[in-house]
Amino acid sequence: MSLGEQRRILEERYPSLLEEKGEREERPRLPPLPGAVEGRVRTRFAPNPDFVIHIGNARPAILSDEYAKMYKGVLVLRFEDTDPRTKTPLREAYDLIKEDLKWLGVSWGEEYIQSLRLEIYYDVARKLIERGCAYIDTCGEEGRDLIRKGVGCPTRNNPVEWHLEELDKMLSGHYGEGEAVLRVKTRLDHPNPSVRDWVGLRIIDTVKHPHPITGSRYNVWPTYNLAVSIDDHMMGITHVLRAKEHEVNTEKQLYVYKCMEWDPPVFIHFGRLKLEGFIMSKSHIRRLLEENPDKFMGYDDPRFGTIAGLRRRGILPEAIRESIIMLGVKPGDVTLSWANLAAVNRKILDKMADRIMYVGDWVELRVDQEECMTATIPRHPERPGEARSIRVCPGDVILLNKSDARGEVRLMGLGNYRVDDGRLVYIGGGLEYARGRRLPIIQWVRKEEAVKTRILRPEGLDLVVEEGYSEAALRDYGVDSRIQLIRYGFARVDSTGAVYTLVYTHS
RNA sequence: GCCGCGGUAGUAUAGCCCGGCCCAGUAUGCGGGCCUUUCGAGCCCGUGACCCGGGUUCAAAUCCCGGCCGCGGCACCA
Repeated sequence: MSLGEQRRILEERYPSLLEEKGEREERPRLPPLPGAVEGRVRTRFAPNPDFVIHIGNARPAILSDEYAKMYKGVLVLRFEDTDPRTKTPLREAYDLIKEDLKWLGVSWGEEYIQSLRLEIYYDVARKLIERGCAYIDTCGEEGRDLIRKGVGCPTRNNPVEWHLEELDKMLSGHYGEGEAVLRVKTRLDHPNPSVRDWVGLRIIDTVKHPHPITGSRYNVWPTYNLAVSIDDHMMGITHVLRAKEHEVNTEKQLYVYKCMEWDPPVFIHFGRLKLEGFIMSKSHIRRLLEENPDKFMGYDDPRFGTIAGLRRRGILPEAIRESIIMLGVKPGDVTLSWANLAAVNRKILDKMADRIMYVGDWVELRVDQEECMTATIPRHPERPGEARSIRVCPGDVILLNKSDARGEVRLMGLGNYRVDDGRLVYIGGGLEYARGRRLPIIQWVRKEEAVKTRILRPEGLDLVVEEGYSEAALRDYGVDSRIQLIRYGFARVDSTGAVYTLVYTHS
């Protein structure tokens, strides 16, 4: 018997059972975390501060945060800024990322910056050498070829003391970029050449490539895999949630755990997240910004899938969180469709966004009626008490959408009119008349008090600009307010002034 | 090319580990109705899917084999 059938029978015979269950709406939940113990879970979010984060990066942040909260554990925030050369960290990014995380409702209990922990990595490197698990390769460029061939630099077999001395030489600046590296020993016949004796420490000339936090103080930098395995252990991380591009890294990092006799955390890898219709890649966004400085508004342009861009678009943090939790943690790639994100967002927005009348492709009509009338319109259907009044007198000019300006219509809150040769002729009859005749109930703007309004609507890589007029009540809303333009859609106030600029969120 | 991971309605996801309760659930989209001073929200009804081919089994979305397609990795990046 299908669920539907069971339900139908229940409804027929035992309706009270269903009522008691109470179909109350719940936030989506995550599946249980393998091996998690309440109060003991420690997760981490480890961004590279070379740019702001996008919704794809936000996924591990939100999942890690959600799981930490679910099990009353701790989320650790760790900036992974150990490459001043090719992924040079951005000074501002550290704070921008923290802002985005706070906005998303992600809360962390501890915070670390890897570039401030280099001595720790040097210490463990020394221990790895002492335990025979790492060595210094001074073969330079040739060392890589040897590894690829499955042989390795001859120094691999030198005594431990030699390597310890060489490490000190590296640290004291004896070697230049590329002349010496510390490698972590693995099988030399590993099918993936990048795993074979992977590099743990390398030299980066910070005079040429200064680091935004430590300047030119250090010239030996750990690779991702060395720093991460050490930190995850020292920070007591129990569960690592990261994208599947890290699967091979997990394999590499396990060599450190094994050598140091540390218990590895539980690793969970999930597929990549794409947001339909948005540009996500950091490098792509950077390039667009450099090549078209006039076309885009910055990293927070509403056409970008950055957290800042989505925020500017009018997407709420709850909507992002909920959508990401709904997507879950499966290994395949996922595409978050805009329709879905918008639907979740709309549900939340609808309860809070005040209603404003806006007219886009307008036409001017003169009112033809006996006396002044006042429209009182609630700002929100669920809060009828909060209303604004608009007084319309004979001879006033009213703006309507061109497509609405024909036949008989009801101007919302005001009255019924007939559009007749450039005029709006009052025909009376009240709301009952309008309903009975199924007149369109439309929004309108009194020209006298109209607020010039510019709407920016992202459409793929384009930003469609539409100009129109809003009712005076728009002036009550400041930057960042979310409103609903009646019969048009939701929007976020982007700037105020003589002209109001709104970013169109979705219908 | 080599390693690894996936393929459920238009879209996204549940179920797959431990085969039957799945003629496949949910959300969104789409169509219709009710309600409502919005073409919004809410409520109700409808629509529509297990990549293909074999095999195992009384029974397969679930297990096995092959194919096709997609994604990830193959750095002194993270």
